[in-house]
Amino acid sequence: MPRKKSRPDTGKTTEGSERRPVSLKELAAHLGLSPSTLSLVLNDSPAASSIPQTTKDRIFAAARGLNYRPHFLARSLRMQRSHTLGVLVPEISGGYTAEVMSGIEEHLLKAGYFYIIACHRHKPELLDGYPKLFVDRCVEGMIAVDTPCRAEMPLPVASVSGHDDVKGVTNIVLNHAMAAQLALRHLVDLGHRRIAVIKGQTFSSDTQVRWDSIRAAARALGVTIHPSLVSQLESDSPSPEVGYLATQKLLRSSEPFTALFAFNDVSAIGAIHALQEAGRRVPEEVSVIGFDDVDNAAFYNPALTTIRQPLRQMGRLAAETLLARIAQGAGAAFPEIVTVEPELIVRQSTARAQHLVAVRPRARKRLGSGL
Amino acid sequence: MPRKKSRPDTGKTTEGSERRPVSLKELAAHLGLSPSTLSLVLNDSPAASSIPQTTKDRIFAAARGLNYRPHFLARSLRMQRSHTLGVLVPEISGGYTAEVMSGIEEHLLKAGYFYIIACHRHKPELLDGYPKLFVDRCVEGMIAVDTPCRAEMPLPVASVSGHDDVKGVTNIVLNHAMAAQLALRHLVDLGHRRIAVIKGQTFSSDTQVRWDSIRAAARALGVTIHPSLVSQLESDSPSPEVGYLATQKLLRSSEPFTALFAFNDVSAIGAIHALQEAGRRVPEEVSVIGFDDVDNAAFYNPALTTIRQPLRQMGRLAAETLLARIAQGAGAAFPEIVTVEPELIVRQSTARAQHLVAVRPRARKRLGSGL
DNA sequence: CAAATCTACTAAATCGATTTACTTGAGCGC
DNA sequence: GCGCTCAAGTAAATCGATTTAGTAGATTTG
Repeated sequence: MPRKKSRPDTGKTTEGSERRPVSLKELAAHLGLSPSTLSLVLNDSPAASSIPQTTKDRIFAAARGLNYRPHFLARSLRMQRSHTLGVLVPEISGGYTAEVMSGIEEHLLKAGYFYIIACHRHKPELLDGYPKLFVDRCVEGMIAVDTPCRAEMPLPVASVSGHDDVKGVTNIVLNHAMAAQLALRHLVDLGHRRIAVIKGQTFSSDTQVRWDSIRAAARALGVTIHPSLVSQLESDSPSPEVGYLATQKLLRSSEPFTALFAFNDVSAIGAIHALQEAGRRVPEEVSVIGFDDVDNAAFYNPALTTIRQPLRQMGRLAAETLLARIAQGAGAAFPEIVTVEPELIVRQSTARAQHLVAVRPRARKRLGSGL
Repeated sequence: MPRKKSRPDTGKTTEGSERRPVSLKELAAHLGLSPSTLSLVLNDSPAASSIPQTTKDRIFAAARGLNYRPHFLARSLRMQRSHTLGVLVPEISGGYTAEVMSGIEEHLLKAGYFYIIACHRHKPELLDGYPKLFVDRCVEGMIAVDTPCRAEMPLPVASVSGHDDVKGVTNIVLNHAMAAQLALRHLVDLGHRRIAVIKGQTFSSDTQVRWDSIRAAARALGVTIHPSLVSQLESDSPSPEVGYLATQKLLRSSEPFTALFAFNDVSAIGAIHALQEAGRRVPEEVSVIGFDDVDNAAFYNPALTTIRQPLRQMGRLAAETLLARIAQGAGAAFPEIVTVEPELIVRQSTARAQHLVAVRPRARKRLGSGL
């Protein structure tokens, strides 16, 4: 492509933004000054203190007039700062991730940062490879969303819903103990004692903590969770079908239950499907409680009772702490854990237990026998 | 921060990947060759043809051994290629966008490209500003998703569901005529004649085309759409509530209807809510058909009949055509429109019309009188 | 044997900024 | 009038690559 060295310097074309950008050198030539001077002035460097205001004004005016835009790559190379983060997620679609990303972007772009994104889809080679690609791309930090961080990274990392204890990683986590308590207490208050649980997929980073918290909360409330009332999400799919299948498994067991605590809203929706298909009305016969409070949980039919995770806020916090860490430099101390609080959202998928009498165990006395 | 010029050259640390990356110059020094030679060899340049294979092997071995990674910013600056695209979307959350992005990323990362993302949230200043920021960031092209492109850009643009006729933009669009036909014919085949329509928000780029297509299809089928059976999504929110409100408006009109064609699945869900709340059963009394076929449309209650847009494919096509255009250079011809086909997905939210007799107009004779 | 051709490289310019270390001339004190 | 400081800038190095134009020595060719 032929580049014209000089083009008619009309100062005003019909389209103001049409012409290709002016370089600092060209701008300097235009002004009869050196690039150094312009750089000092335009960046308001202390070394520009001796430049008289009139010259500064000339420079600013010319920069504005010729629409000078500093070349991002050149500047980044020189400053060794890309103003870019890498965000690693399992999958973009499916509510959860998108919500977190939304919080991330809200904060980042305000601060003049962009981010590049990669989905690992739980494939080990991508889980390893993308962080390296990010480093190769000169990102200044990485945010991992619902993604295991095993290897230590040469740059600051924030992990949303990460529970690995790796050096250099700030974990943004929900208060899971509280979440489990809120959910179970809600069910117990409604009279439920035979509570089924759907655990998350093994690859989901919250699965283990959540399950531990549920067991702890159950113990504290004097409820036993029968082993055959525990199911688990198996396949990797953003569809409610996974929860549907897990619930069918529960239904095949002979063990009766009046309430179901699903790993997330999507699987709760699948669960309700399975229950209704099996002729069990929700919430009249079985209460179902979800997790996350995704966008349309409120509009599902029945509207989902759920534990809200402040996903957007978690994304924002990840972005905030990461930028703060970057601004402070590698040496400084930083929080290893940032905790956010869950909220119980009561809607229509949970109701008072019906067959309380038949089921009620001598609750407070048989602690932890089931598990 | 103090920079050490030389660090202990141990050659092997405990962790192979711990040390900071080696530059080409360092690698060259290590080998007793010049950076030029290494560059030619490593990039397999034709100019390296005279370098004997033994030397090449030495170079490759050293690069591998010292874990040489070319500096992204330096290379990009020199080559004037950032291998980065910009993606502009209204909002990240809410199914539609995430699905498209998923298709984009699938293709892009395979091709060695990354993308940065920005959400304009329909704010005019961001709609103007972000494309400029993208250019400042040296992206090689831009993908706009469900976003108006009014201004001509100095780089290739692909627009998913864009309908603006702007120079340099490839529009990836659904065959809307077909989509409207599929939906209306389905309803008409079920015996529906009094069909309500919920139009999209004015800012949504599909709103106008879709509405035009619906009117055309209705005319072709000999159905009139009564003006008071047309409602419109108003506020900017990813929640089904918007459709809920639009439907309430329809219900307040005295005009009866037995079917409702919603602008998208999310609003269809809100619509069903409003209908049920008003005591009208879906699909027994009112059939509802959505649009998009988002992830959990199948699992809604009742499962949504809808028109599927191949969103992921549209994202992939946008990425593909854009990369092809970039590879060809600015001069080459490129497709201005790429069309994809919709698909009717029949589920449980539509059913045969009940009160056919009272309603049937002398269909084929009163063409277009209503609108 | 001189010229031409190869082989195996390298020097230096370039991409577009930033930044440190000068320079040059003027004013000022003594 | 000598040295000093200050004002107003500039030259040159640098970031880490890529790429064009050479170069020095060996080998072939006429």
